[in-house]
Amino acid sequence: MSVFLSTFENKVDRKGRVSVPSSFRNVLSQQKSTGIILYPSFKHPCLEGSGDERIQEIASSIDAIDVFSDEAENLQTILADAKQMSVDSDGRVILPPEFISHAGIAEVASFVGLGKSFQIWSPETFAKHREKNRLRARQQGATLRIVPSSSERT
Amino acid sequence: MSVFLSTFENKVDRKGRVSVPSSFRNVLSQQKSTGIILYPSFKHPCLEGSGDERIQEIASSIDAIDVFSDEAENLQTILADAKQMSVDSDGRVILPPEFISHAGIAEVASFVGLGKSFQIWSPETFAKHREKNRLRARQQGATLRIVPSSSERT
DNA sequence: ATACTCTCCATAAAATTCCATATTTTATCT
DNA sequence: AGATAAAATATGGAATTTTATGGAGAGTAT
Repeated sequence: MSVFLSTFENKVDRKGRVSVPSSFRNVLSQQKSTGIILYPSFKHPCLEGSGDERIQEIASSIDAIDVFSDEAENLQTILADAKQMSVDSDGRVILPPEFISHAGIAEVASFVGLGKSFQIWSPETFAKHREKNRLRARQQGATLRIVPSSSERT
Repeated sequence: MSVFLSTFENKVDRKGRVSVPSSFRNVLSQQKSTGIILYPSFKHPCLEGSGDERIQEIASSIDAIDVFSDEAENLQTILADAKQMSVDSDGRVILPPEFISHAGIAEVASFVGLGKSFQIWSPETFAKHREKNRLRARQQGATLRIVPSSSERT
């Protein structure tokens, strides 16, 4: 499996440790570097996470837009706030205190798979966010158009 | 046979296990990866299923649009709710509890072939849905194209 | 030393694999 | 064609493995 998928709730212990879902670890282990990178979302009260490869792409994308634009500077804050985390031998990461407070996480953290990346939320906050999104997705149904890959057609 | 066709009712045991109809397994076994993905339908109280290549397409589709747009979030909702399931050596999948309750499934699950994808329903719920669809099809006549039948069987 | 981080171990829960059997479908023989 | 054998499918339960999670100890830097 090669994409981050589904949602998992794991406990955060006193030391800020939390297990990365095993299916996420599998995705990460298929990449060149198995590290995981986290940064606070500027759009939502949650953390964005991905493997190294994704960060490379983001960096390149930022480079592609006007270097001195506000937009570029906004996006550059992603890189500035990002942290490389290590996954310990038991498959856990440590969430830094400032990340925990940004996401309003207490006892439990929700890992949400988004394909090439994932997010980490407080379960309660995510539940509201999810409801809002599902409602909108239903209303905007037409926007759920799948781009067929070259191998297959709809 | 290369498309999901017809409807099958199979029993769900205490652990949420249910046999995937063998003709569906045949379709899956022709794909590169034989896994299946399931996610709750936006529109109906049922589960959407397909081969796991489809999830790659969705992930790529997201990448093709602005990563922080509403549209991307709509699509990401699918990924966040989707689960990759493996078909065990006896040809069964496990329906996770939250999926079972979304579809209102109890003892029996109906696998409904839709060509490139399929759905899983509670038989009773599906019967009503089917009736409603038939009625509407009769009223709107021309809008319904029937999939050629009887060319293939299990 | 003290606080902090990282590694290692123990255990409970959950997921996965394996085995057994009943039922159905398909093939074979006369 | 009918009967019977063989194969495939569906389904229940048990055994094994993996994962999640709490805590103890070893090493570092302040």
